[in-house]
Amino acid sequence: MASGRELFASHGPQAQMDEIAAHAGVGIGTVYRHFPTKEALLTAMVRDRFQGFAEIARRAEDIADPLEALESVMRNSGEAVEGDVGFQLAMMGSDELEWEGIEEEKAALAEVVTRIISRAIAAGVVRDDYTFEDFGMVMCGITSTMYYKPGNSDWRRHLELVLRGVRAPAIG
Amino acid sequence: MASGRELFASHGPQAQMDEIAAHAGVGIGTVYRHFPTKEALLTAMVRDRFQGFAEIARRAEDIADPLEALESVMRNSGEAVEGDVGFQLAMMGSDELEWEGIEEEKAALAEVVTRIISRAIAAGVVRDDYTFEDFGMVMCGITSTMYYKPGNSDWRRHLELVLRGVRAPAIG
DNA sequence: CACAATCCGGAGCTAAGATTCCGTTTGTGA
DNA sequence: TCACAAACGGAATCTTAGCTCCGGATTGTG
Repeated sequence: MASGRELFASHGPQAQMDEIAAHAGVGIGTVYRHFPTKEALLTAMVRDRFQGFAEIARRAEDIADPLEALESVMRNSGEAVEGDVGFQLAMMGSDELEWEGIEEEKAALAEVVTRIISRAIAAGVVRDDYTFEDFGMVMCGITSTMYYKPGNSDWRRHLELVLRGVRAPAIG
Repeated sequence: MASGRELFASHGPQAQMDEIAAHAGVGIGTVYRHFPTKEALLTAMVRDRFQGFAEIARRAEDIADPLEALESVMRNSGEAVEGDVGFQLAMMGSDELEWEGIEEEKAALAEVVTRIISRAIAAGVVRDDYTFEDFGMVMCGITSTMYYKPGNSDWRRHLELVLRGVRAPAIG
């Protein structure tokens, strides 16, 4: 139910099943007919967001400049994540939830991003030991800024700071 | 009750009152005689951690080299935070909890850290627009690495990445 | 040693929220 | 129009965890 997406976006996993049902304009029972359990629903939501990230990354591949491509992924992911708790949790991979059946989407994302990183390294514009794990870690950190201090946009500055640390020393 | 500290360290706020009581070797009632509510207990715990941070910062002030002093605060805070969910939450300032009566401790920390940052800026070793808010934001991000991917120490690399972004361009 | 006064322990109360279940409604074929 | 099946709604149930409260234990006093 795409309708529940919104609620997940605004309230995250503490959204209650009755709220979700009400928001979707259906009864609780109906929700449970689609998702056997709340966790299943959340997993579906997170899977959805991961596909969103992958889409963002894929679009960035069209950018010619290697550094700009990488920065674009990071910036646009940040934009997408802003104000969407669902995206935030997907990004941080909160262990509060037991994401299962997400591996596939995650792998797809990893593939695209790794390609973009490789290109940037080959062009000598980022430190040559930058990895997808670094990417995830750093994005997790930036996301946490939004998650724990909602409503301000300092995360852009955080990203800027981090990007300076990621670029190749020569660029400094 | 210093004894509850440990539990808070390992389980964070989801620690249950009965567990806490059992761990401290007392009854639930006794716990409630010291802290009227769970939140009060958590607040006390977080206040405690903040004092820990302040202590770390104060020690760093003795370091002569301005850059090393700042990096020391960040690194040592990271070390302290590692493996202590209580510290982690204090650092991230999770809005899951309503920290009140922490302002004082926070202000004390801010004062010391700001002093250290000013010194580093004056020495020209970090970007001249670096602020205490940046410090908090960045540490929050690094902490999230520990919190959401417990058990690995990639956070050190995260810190390294960020530090490179924080240092003055000339140092790059 | 008897008697308060105080402190302690933990069973049980209550609220919140996930999940189940069944009577009702809606849709389809004859 | 009627019989039957599939989908729905939401009240009732179950579970978890914070919190209250009273009987019993402990400590202090004359």
